[in-house]
Amino acid sequence: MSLSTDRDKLQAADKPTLYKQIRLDIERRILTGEWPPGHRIPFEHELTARYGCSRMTVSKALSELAQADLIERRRRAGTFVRRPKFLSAVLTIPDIRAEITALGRSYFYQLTQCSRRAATAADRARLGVRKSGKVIAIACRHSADGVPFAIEDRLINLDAVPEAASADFSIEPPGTWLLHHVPWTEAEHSISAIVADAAAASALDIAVGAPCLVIDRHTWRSARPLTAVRLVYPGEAHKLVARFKGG
Amino acid sequence: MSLSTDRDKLQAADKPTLYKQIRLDIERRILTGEWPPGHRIPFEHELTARYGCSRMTVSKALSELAQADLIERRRRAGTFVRRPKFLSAVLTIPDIRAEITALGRSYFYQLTQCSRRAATAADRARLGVRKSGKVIAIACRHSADGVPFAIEDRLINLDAVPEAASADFSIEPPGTWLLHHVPWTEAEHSISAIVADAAAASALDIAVGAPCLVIDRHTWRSARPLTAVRLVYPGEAHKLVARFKGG
DNA sequence: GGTGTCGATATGTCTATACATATTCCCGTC
DNA sequence: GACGGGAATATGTATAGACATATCGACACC
Repeated sequence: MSLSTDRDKLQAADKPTLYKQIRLDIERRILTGEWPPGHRIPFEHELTARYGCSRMTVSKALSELAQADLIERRRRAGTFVRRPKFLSAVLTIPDIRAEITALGRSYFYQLTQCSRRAATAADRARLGVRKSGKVIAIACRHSADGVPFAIEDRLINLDAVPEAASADFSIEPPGTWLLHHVPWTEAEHSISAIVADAAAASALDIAVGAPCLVIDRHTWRSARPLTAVRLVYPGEAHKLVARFKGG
Repeated sequence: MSLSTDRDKLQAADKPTLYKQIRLDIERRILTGEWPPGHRIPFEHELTARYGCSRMTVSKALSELAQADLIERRRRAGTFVRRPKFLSAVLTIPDIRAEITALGRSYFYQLTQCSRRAATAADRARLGVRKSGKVIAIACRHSADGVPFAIEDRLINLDAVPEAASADFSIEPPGTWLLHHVPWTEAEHSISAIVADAAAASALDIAVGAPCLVIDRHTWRSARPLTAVRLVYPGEAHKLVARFKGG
């Protein structure tokens, strides 16, 4: 009996490696709806027969699909196409200095306020720490080509980032310094809209009542709060872009 | 000679599988700065000796780290720690109906306008299509517990999504229908802040001049435009949350 | 009927080996 | 010294086989 498998067809199609072709083949069937959500994908031993390869090879393809959340693998039960995933996107928020200079615009940084103090009750609540400790409170402004770009209001948890005590934030923006010196493991962004009050309007050189985009970011390392920052951007001038690419 | 490896140490520490422990161990060294960006990670054959396992096992750990963009692997040269990645987060924007009902609030949907037409020049520009074709234009409003939650203004490219012609958008919100029926591969979100004009204020039951958060989303399948939507939320009432967790 | 145990089964991990492929390095030639 | 070609080497892919682990289902027992 001739053992004709789909492997020949796939190999003929293109050049890349076998496991990648298997991955793409299954991906295609899912994206076109041929295998709808909930559908049970053939067992690994069936796929080895279909593609004429070893179990490790199809397993590698399935592992990557599972990592991408396209399928779900359950022992003893089999492998299933997942319900459509949430609409999600990778929101990239680069360091502001890098963002501005990358656009070829001149960057200007102004430290408005910088103080080191024992954490107040409000500081602890904002950072999410229980014990009392020391913090650095910073307010500053970023400008691009002389035009205010964003204002920043930040707290740094000195107990978690003691080396921040010796950083000079009058020269280097705290976000830039932190990004280059402090590794982090978790971050949370909360995005909202406000209208400028008198202080924000003055700092951003816009009208009182103009719309502003606000990003509140908290950063942790291994569940330990590192810093909390609020960035206020002129609303219509700035856009956050988030992209998602499947595959 | 006794062949003592780090494997015993790792195995003692916890329970999970060996390759995962190797992955976590390397990840830790990178995150703590012990292995800074640009540092060459020991060769696979050195890691097999260090952890006392086969090359396939360390390779699996390295593959996952490479997929997560923490390291870069180059043939003949070795494996290197990557430059610090951008501050990025996964922004999850679920279906609005699901988002509201998940909070235990009652969902109410109102179709304001729905028309099928040949694409105008403005439609084509907004969708990013060149050829003329048919589109569906929809305006609607989402409410939670009777309070306006967001207004939506959407175009659907009927050439790419012909089955949308037979959907009844007076019952099911278009976002929900699309999410359940149309697979997508790329999406782009642009987030900004505006103040409510008279129309938005009336639709959202807020004051003219109140801040609003705006999300413009474009969705493609294999580079083919599917839909373009603008969502306007009352700005201070709603927050978008984006999280990142390393590992 | 409810419960618990046990076997069957599909995925998960790991090994040892082999060959492919990309890239660097070095050496010999012009 | 510049250039070209081949050896050395580190990663990339694939195989067959083995054992681990989770879980569904069936059967036995209370």
